[in-house]
Amino acid sequence: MPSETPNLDARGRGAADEAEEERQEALSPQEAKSARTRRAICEAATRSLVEFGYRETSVLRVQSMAGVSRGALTHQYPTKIDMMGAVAEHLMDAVRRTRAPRTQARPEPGDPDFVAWHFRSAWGRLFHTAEGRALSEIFAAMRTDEALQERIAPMIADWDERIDRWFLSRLSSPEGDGAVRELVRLFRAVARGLSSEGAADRARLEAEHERLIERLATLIASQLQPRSAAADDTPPKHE
Amino acid sequence: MPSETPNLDARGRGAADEAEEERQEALSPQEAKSARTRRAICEAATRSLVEFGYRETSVLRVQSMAGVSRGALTHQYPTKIDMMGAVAEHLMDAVRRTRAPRTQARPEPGDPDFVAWHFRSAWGRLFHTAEGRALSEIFAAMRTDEALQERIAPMIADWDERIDRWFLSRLSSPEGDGAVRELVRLFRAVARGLSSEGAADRARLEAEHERLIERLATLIASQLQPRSAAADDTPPKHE
DNA sequence: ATAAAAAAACAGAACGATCTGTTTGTCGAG
DNA sequence: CTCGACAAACAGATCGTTCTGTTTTTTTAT
Repeated sequence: MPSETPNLDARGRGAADEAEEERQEALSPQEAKSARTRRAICEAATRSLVEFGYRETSVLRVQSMAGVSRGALTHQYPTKIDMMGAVAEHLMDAVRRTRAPRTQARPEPGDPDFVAWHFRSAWGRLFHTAEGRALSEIFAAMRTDEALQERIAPMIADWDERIDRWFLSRLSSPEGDGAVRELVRLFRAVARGLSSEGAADRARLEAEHERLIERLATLIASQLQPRSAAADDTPPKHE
Repeated sequence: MPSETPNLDARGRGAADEAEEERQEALSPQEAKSARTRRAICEAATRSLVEFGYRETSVLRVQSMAGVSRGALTHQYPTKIDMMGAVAEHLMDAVRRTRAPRTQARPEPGDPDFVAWHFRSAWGRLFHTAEGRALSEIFAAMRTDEALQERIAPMIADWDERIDRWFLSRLSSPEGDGAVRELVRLFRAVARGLSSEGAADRARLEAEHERLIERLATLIASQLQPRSAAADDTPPKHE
């Protein structure tokens, strides 16, 4: 049932539950109620993950933050792993549907900032958000939680592959696609590394992260170029 | 002192406990026993951190892995934070005294590989070791554990500053020392990000990390130069 | 169409395990 | 005799999970 969504917009079953809750077309009262409960749980879990991390995110805490009963939670998600799997799906779905902020318009392929912009943008949309941070938290927890790893490793792999393809569809390297993937992989390592940082002075940390991402973006930009400098007028159909 | 390790042995009290354990000169039997117990605890905690992560490293587990009793542990370290603080000191001390492997000799400042070598070397000695991984684990736990943060934040800051200075004493940038620090900071973010990664195929992951570090090292190398180059004739007044 | 049966959604108590921290007792060295 | 080092039992809380009811919705039989 939790089939990995094959392509960008064609959403597979499982991750689309929360989406349907808005368009109430043809939703039985039971399904609507279930969807509402699941949504409350996933959103509460997201907040808990960001604030307290994976290990301190207990089912009790999620239950209380979501305002649902013990029975409701265990009915929807019998085990904690089940819940976390659903939360991960919820997060990826949420991140996927977020639009880029209008603050910085996408530059043209001729723009010298074209390459760096993509990494700045990915940082802002995929990592420097509550959902992105929660996702990084789950990702990090995989290292020492075998059951969790077994549950969501395929999802993460698919997610990363999707990000890779997003970059690959826009950027290229003289060294070939392997180099692009490696640089994107490096970018992800940085982003997830920064996500796990904590300090007393939060504002200062954020500013520092901004500078570091900028530095990394320009560094990587020196290695990449827009893909097919001739036929790039066709905007790749991402979402 | 041909120090190939981030040097500065001016160590404060507390981190020197384990060192004295070797030179048993002028150590009372009781103190020796205490030192032995503390050492066993710290080493067991290191193993637990690498294998199970910070949150799954309970005092109970450490006690059992170290082969000491509950009383012995609580006598040496009344609280878990106390223990973790001592473990962090122990780890930094252990990393500091590890020598670079003979596999790759340090290149001369004229060598084109001079800059990249430093980052490769730092990865191998500071991060890609059991001690380095354990340290990264504690570092990551700081984000959501306020008490831990209060305890070891100064130590981490000092540790990072020490690493910064190690690089600064050898490398320079036309943009100034701030740029060097930023690149080193970037390197640390990557290293710690990779440390928190887990996968089923561990060997494959290690090889991938090796490639990523190599890629990052060469990337950064394009931005830096040996400290005593023509552009900057500040004498290498290091040690 | 409507009553009975089944299933889903939920509520809440309880369980065994584990966690951190405290307290009391033992014992050998100084 | 005193005290540091250890041993072990214990306390209080929380963890994830299981279990037993209750209400609401859907299905089915007549």
